[in-house]
Amino acid sequence: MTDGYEQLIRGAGLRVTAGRVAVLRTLDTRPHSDADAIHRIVAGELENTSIQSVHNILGDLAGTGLIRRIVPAGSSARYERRVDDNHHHLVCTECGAVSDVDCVVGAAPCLTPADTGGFAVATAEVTFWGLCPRCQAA
Amino acid sequence: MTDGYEQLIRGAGLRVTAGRVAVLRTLDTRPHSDADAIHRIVAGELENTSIQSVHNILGDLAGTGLIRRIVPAGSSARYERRVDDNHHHLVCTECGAVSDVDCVVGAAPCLTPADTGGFAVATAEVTFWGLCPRCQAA
DNA sequence: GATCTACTTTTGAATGACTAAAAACAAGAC
DNA sequence: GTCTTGTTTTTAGTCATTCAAAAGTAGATC
Repeated sequence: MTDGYEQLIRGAGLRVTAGRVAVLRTLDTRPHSDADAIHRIVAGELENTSIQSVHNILGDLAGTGLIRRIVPAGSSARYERRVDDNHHHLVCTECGAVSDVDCVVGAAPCLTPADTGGFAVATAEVTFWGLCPRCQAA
Repeated sequence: MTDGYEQLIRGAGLRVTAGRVAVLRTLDTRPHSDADAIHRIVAGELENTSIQSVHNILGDLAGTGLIRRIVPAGSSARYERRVDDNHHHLVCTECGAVSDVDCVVGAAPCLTPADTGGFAVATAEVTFWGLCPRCQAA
């Protein structure tokens, strides 16, 4: 069974390795995980996988656009498989939990600032800060 | 001459110190500076100021809302004095330069996601990524 | 199916931004 | 001027991430 991951990786011009497949699979079940969390999960099935390798793999996958890297202020880098669908993030100011939000006003209003100050704008990123349900209860 | 900084700091419930005034003044002339850049400038007028003190001061000022801390993915924390005016940022993917943009569509359309997923949203942050004029030329 | 080479992972070490803790110091209330 | 408590200094230490060299392996080629 190829899982589809093989073709995905190969399509990105990368070699298919057990580590890369495991990282992609992990991100499907646990989106917004950081390198350390991914490493713990991957290490469960692939004994000798080092945290450095995970960083390496995440860098490669992000470099080819297979995954997206998000870095909420105050926490370490998170990764996710949802790419190119213009969704944004809710981040808990208390515990750092991350949740997806689909783009607010239809297409992408936020994607075109009035005055770009000469910048050639490529992408826009929206982060909402607040308290997650669990932290509100506490 | 009080510069106005004194009242500002005191009003935030903090003691007025040379370091804090110097940091605020620096951020007025060089918005979006990181701790290291601020330290270099402040150290010019206050010999014995350590980088740790600058981090400390920045933490205190940000904690009381006198300055804002922004952390573009891939670079270290930047600080600015503009606060509470709902403006956003343009960040150069090449050199990391940061520039201000006023909120796009009137008030704050981006501030209210359609589905908050149970989060109690407090603020929204928009970051535009692209090439700054200088890097476009290169 | 065996071989070879460039790409990957491993291993081990280093970096850089930031935080922590204790001691020295100073703002500002009295 | 004195005293108290908030700040800064000094010195360490942490953490996520990056770097470099050696070992290993995917997969193209024979």
